[in-house]
Amino acid sequence: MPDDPDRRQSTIKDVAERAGVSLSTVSRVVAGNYPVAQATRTRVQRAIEELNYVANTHARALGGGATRTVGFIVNDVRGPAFAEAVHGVEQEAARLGHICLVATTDGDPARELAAIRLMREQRAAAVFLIGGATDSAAYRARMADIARSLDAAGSRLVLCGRPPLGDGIPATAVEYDNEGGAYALTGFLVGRGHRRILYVGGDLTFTTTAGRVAGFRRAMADFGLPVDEGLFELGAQFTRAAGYERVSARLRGGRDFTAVFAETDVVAAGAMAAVFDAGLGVPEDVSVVGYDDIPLATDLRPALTTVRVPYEELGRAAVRAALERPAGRPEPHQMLGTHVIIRQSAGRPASA
Amino acid sequence: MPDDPDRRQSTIKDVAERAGVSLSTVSRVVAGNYPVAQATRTRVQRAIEELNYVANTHARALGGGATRTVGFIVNDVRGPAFAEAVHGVEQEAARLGHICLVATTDGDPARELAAIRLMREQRAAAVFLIGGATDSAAYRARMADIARSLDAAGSRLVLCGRPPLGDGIPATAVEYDNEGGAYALTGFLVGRGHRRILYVGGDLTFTTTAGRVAGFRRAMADFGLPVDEGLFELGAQFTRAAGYERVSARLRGGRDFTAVFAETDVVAAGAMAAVFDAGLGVPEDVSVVGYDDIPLATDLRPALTTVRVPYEELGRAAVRAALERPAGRPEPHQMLGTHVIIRQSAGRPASA
DNA sequence: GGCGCCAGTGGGACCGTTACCACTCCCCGC
DNA sequence: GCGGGGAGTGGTAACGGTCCCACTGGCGCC
Repeated sequence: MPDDPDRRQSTIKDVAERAGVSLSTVSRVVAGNYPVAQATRTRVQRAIEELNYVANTHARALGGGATRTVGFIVNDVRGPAFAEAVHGVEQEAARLGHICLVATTDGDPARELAAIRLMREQRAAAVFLIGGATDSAAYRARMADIARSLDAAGSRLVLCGRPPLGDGIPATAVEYDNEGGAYALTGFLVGRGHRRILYVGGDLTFTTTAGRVAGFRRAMADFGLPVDEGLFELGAQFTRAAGYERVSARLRGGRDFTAVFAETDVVAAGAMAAVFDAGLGVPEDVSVVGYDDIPLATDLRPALTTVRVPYEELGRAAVRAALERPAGRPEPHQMLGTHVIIRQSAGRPASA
Repeated sequence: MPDDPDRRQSTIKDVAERAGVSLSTVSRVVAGNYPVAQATRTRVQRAIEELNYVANTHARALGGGATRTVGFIVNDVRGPAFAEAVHGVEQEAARLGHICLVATTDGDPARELAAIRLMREQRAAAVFLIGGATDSAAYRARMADIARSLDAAGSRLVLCGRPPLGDGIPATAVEYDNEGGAYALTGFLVGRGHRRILYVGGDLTFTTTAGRVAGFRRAMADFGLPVDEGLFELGAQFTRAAGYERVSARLRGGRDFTAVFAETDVVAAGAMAAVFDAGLGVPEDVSVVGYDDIPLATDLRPALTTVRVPYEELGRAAVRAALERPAGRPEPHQMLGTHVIIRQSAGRPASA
C-alpha cells in the first residue's frame, strides 16, 4: 500500500465500471427519481456500498447550479442570543436539506465583507446576516451592492435582526420588535413607579440600540415623564464587564436613579453585580431589567425581568423566507413580536 | 431585462474576454503567484472589478483537490461550553484560510452519521466531532470506519473532547482531562470536610461522564473515604431542569449529603435552585460545585466553584492538529489540562 | 401488421477552474 | 550571429457530476 498523499474518493465512474452500467445510469440511481430497472438499481447500489462512494457536491454544484448550501454570518457564536438564532437557522436549513456555512466577525465590518465574499465563492443559496449592525450611509450602500450581487447570482441576502434596506433592494429582512419591546418594558418600570431610569446600552448608530432607545423614549413621553439626557450610558460593549463598570461608576457618582434598563441580559448581569458590590439590593434599592431572555436570566438571583425575543424563531423564519419563497419573488419583510417576562429583579422604588 | 430565474455569476471566461487575455492569464492573476506583466495584471483586475467576478469554489475544488473547507459537528451550539469550542474551531480555521461547515445532532448518533456524510460530500479537509459520545463497541467500529473512509479521501477525523479510537485508526483526538479535573475538584470538597457527596450526572456510557465519575471515585479512594453507591444520580440530561429535579427529589427524600458534585455548570445551576427552593442555603447547608466554568458560573449567587476547561483552546488545538500537521503523519493525541476555580458555592459542612 | 410510444439505457456536451505543456519574444553570453 | 533560457502568455485536458438527446426493444392499438 503506497502512501500516495493525493488519494482519491471513488467516483461515479468507478461505480459504473464495477456495476457494468453507464455513468448516466449511476447518476440516475443516486438521484433516485428516474426510471431504472429494479435489477440494475440493486446492482448499482451494491457497487456504491462496496466502493464506499459518496457524491461530490462540487461537481454537482458546477453542473447543476443550485447549491443546497446556505451561509450565516454572526458576530460571535458565544453570545447566547446569537446562539439561539444560529440554532434556528441551522435546524430549519437542515430540514430543507441544506447545509450551513458559518463565519464570525466580532462586529468588524471588514470581516463581515470578507465572510460574504467567501459565501459568494461557495455559491451559497442564501446568506444570513445575524444581529444588529452599525448603520450609516456607507453601510447601506455596501449592503445594497451586496444584495444586488447576490441577487444577480441567483442567491439571496437575508438580514436577521436588522432593518430592511429599502424598496428595490433585493434583500429580505426578518426583524423582531426592538422598539415595541423596549416600550413595553419601560412602561412596566414606569407602572411600578420608576421615574428616573438609567439606560445602559451600545452606540446609537447600532440598529439594535437605536430601536430600543427609541422605544424607551416613546414610553417616557407617552407617560408624560421627562427624559434626563444625563441618564444614558451609551457606547458600552454588550458584555458583563461593561455593564458592571458603567453601573459601578454611576453608583460611585451618587445614585440618582431607581432602575437600570440594561440593553441586554448579559449587561444586566453585570449591572446587578455592580449594585450588589455597592452594598445595595436588587430590587429593593435598584431595579434592574434586561433584554433578550437568555437562559441566564432565570438563573440570576433575583431572576431577571426582561423581554423575550424569539431568536430561534427569527432564524427559522429567515430560512423559510429565503428558501421556501416561491419563484415569483415577493419581498417579505417580517417583524416578530416580543413580550415582557416579569420576574423578580424589578420592584417599586423606595420613594413610591 | 428578462427575469430569468437561473442567472449566472460572471466567470473567468467573461473576465478574459473583457480584458482581452486568455483564461490562463486570468487564473494566474487571481491566484496571484505566477509571472504576469504588471500592465496585464492591472487590466485583468479592472475587468474583475467591473464584472464583479468572484471565483467559484466548486470549480476550484473539482480541479485542484484541496477544499479549504472544514466541518464541525456538535450536539447543540446553544450549550455555552460547546459554543466556546466552536468559536475556537472557527477562529483557528479562519486564520488558516478555511471556512467552516456546521451541523448539529442533538446527541443523536443517526444525525451524527448523516452530518458526517454531508461533510464527506463537501469533501471537507477535516471533520471535527465536538463533545462526548455514548461509547460502545458499535460506536467504535462505526467511527473507525468513518476515520478510514475519511483518511482514504485525504481528509481527517478529529475527536474533540472524546477519547482516541485506538492505534492504527487514522483519527486524531484532542481531549481535556475529565478524570483529573474531577479528581481535583473532589479533593477540594474532601479537603473542606465533605464526606458524603451527591454526584449528579449523565449516563456512564457517555465518555465525559465516565471520565468524571472515575476521577471522583479515585479521589474518594485516595482520601480513604467510602463511596456510597446510593449517592449517584446518573442518567440525567445536562440541563438546568434535570439538575433541579434530581436534587429536589433527593432533598425531599431526606438530606443525606453535604455537597453536590454537578457534572456541568448548567446542571449545577439547577441544583442550586433546588437547594434554595427547599429553603436551604448554599454553601451553608449544601455545597454545590460544577464543571466547565462557563460564563454563568460567575453570575450565579453564590458564584460557582467549578473546573475550568479550556474549550476554546480545545477547538484551536484540534484545528491545528488537523490542518498544520506536516505531510508525514504522526498521530498526535493531545490532553489539555484543567484546574479548579474556587468561588463561593462550596464551604465547610455544618458538621465539620 | 405496421406504427407510435415508452421504459430503460448509453453517449456525449457542459459547468468553471487549474495544471501542464507549448509557444513566442527578447535578452544575454560566447 | 547564434544558441539558450526565462518571462509572459495561450491552448487544452482533466476534475466529477447532471442533463439532454438518441437509441433499442417490447407492447398496445388501430
